[in-house]
Amino acid sequence: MRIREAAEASKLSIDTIRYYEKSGMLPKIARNATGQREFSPDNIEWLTILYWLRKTGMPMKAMRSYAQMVHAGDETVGDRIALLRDHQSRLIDRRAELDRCDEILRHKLAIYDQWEGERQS
Amino acid sequence: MRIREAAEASKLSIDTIRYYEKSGMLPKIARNATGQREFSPDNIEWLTILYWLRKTGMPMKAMRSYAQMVHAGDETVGDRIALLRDHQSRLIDRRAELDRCDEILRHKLAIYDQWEGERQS
DNA sequence: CTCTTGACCTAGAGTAGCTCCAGCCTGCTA
DNA sequence: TAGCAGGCTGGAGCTACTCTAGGTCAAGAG
Repeated sequence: MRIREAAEASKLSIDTIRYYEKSGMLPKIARNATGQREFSPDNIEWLTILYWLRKTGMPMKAMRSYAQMVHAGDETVGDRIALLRDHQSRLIDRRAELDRCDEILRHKLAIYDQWEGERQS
Repeated sequence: MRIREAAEASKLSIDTIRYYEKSGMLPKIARNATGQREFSPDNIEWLTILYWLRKTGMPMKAMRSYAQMVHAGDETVGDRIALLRDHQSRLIDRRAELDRCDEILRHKLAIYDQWEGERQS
């Protein structure tokens, strides 16, 4: 699978995939005879995970550690679990932030709507 | 109220407040005799709103338009409502993303936990 | 009355995480 | 054999901060 398809499958952009490779967040990606990247199904799964971790705010630094742990082998599984659990708890915080913002927006909008109503009456 | 207190009250950092002022996202902030910023309660409210909008992903560009509309006066209220409603719907998307990520993490963790269990038995 | 401390100021450099672009190579199709 | 699509690299540009250097000012200590 070449980079365009990999991008579509993972939802990352082509540029971002190349950037992630440069930044050491991907395992070694195979190249064909003309130097083009060839992505395996495993590669795609990895890209997809990175897509969701970044999208929900995991810093690249953490993703890099995670990548290195996966590379290092089985004895890092405990740490990997810790890292993912940590991110999971971050998700809960983010959700609370969204709720808080929604509350503020509702409040603001209620005021504006009332204002609009008065202007038009 | 000076910048330190304003930062604490709004949860923005001191640097970010100065940066927002430079970038035209704040109304004119008063200065005292020695050139220090003096924040009014209204200023603090505005900073707090900006904090939540940014925290939940509104781009600076949109925040700048919003600031300009507030500055422009009452006839922009309709557009301001539209902008906030738009952001509100973005919040819903973000929540869906968090849920999707949580799902993926649960899946990954289930696999890892099982793996750990096997290694230890 | 000078000295230190601390809060503030500005301009500008540095950072994270992309995103875009120029210039080049390759393979397929007409 | 020319043109076009798709890939490659290195590097510039962008957003939204964050930090640093170098300076001002006010208040309290010695």
